[in-house]
Amino acid sequence: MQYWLFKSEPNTWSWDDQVAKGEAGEEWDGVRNYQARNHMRDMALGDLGFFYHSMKEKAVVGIVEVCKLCHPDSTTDDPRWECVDIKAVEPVPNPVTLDMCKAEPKLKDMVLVNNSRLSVQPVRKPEWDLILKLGGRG
DNA sequence: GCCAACGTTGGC
DNA sequence: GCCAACGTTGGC
Repeated sequence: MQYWLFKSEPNTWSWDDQVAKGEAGEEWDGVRNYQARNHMRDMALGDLGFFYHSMKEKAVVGIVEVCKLCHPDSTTDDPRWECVDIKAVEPVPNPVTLDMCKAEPKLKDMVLVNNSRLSVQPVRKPEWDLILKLGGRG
């Protein structure tokens, strides 16, 4: 079991949009970055991830689960780009903001804190647990 | 809205 | 294969 973080600009695809898809889930399409794609290739069914809103909100707002393994991205004919499908699991009661992560010494090595541009990131277990706790799910 | 950081592209 | 130019992302 591995943990991940999916970043989205809420005007493009928000947590509410994700929740609206329900159990069926939705492709995490549109990724055009090799690092992010490689992370998706590493994902297994049942892996969990944080759903992060970038830009205005800058906070972890929900928890998602990988429900379909990496497959070609249906939004392009370019065979280089692939993506997984994810479904919403549950919201994070108290969204964990980027500021909170930066203020927490234990999270100083988080990818989110150090490489804000990577849209799909791995999250270490201790980081996962701590953010769950900060978010009111610990 | 600005701009720094980063990744990708394309010319050489 | 290098590197300058460009486009995009996302924090501020």
